[in-house]
Amino acid sequence: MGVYRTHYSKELSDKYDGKEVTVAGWVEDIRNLGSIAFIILRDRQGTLQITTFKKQHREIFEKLINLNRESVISVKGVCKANEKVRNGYEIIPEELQILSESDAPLPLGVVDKVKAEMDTRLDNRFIDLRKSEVRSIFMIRDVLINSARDYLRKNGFVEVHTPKIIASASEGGTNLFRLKYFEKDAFLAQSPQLYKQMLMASGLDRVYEIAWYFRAEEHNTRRHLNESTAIDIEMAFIKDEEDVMSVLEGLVKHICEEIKERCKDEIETLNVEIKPPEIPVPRIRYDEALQMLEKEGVELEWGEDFGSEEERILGEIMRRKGVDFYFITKYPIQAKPFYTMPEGGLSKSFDLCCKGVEISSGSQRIHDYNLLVRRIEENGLKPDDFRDYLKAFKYGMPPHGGFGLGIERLLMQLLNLKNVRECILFPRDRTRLRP
RNA sequence: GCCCCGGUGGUGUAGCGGUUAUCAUACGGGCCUGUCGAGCCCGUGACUCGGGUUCAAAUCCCGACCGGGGCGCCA
Repeated sequence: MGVYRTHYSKELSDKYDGKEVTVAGWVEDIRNLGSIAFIILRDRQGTLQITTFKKQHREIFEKLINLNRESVISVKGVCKANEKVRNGYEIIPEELQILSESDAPLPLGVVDKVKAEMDTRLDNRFIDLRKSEVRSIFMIRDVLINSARDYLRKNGFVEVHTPKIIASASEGGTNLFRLKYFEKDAFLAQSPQLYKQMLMASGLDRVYEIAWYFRAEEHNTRRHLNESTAIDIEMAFIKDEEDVMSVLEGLVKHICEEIKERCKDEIETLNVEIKPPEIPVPRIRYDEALQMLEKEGVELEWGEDFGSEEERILGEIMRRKGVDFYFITKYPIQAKPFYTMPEGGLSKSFDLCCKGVEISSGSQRIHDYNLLVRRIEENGLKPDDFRDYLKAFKYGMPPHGGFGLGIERLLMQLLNLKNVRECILFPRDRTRLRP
């Protein structure tokens, strides 16, 4: 037998009727009726049926019906069109190679009639991923990331990679994972914020980074991970945060369009609708958002950031207007990090929300050295801790801004998934460190 | 950091002081030439751990371990 596979399941068509093909994959199910048996074989694209008769090929028949489910095999045989088969074709096997025998029972059923819990699924993620609805999420994730790259490159952004092992607690706010760096203490980066800003003093003008970030927060919710990925951008010579927002909305629109176009099967498998946002996506000023919430009976003191409940209600209000994506802009300066450009008591900032969940936040940044030092102090932080960062503001720093977009959050909201852990292959959360 | 909730066969569950510990699915065996959630018959298989209360604990109490979710914070 020369090759293990000449065709994937979905490639079978009438032109192969009566022809010899070789297929390979996992044995999803064996239905043995005594003298005839049906083997459902699964590959990356779907499933196909192998039909074998005891009288015709006794040896192959016996081998096939005695396999454990999820064994890996390669079968050479004749493809036959047959309308009794679900996808229209069956393979009559003439040669069988058992490439890997599976143990039984499975720790997690691939097509069992009982649903497994997330914990069991994650403990056996490699099996979980054999399910088409699970695999679809990661096929879409691939398109999401690559379409983001397309879009950003076409718009003059340069891909960069900044350190994930850093010397000091960068932004304040979240807790960082501490680690030993030879004789020094170090931390895992919570975001590329300070580095991508420093790069604005380099003349690269537009940079983006797709990378991992680490947050040592002890939360245990369906929206949080301790290790997650993000698309970050930073751009110089902007007139205000609107320039950044238009990149973000264009990016999200492009991502949605690409997914819609290139992931039709996966979208169908997941039974979701991908609606690319209309540009410009609505801008809701923080003050307006407060009023909208007040009408719904939610009282919030001016200056407070929205909690998850408020975000959810705003999402509900927008959904009634048929809007999935919307910006919340002009937050009070105290609700935003120190590098955010102030504007009166407000800030040149924005959050992008999707269906009631914040998926991205950004702003115009402060590029004036003295103002930046003052804002660091006002936030109770020590300018000396930021000396490497601050230095970049002393020798020619153009006006700039950017955003961070959480990949898992975006994917979760696009696909209406209930748990962010669905969107990452091997999640790290409050309690999970393996596999 | 705070607050709720839960741990029963491989998987998912019922039971909530005295049961032969329920059911499904999976697994093993048998029958079956058109299955596609195949069907039918038979079988194997479980109370997280430690202490306590009680004549009696899966069941009540305490602790540990493991897990789920919410808040805060954020992506």
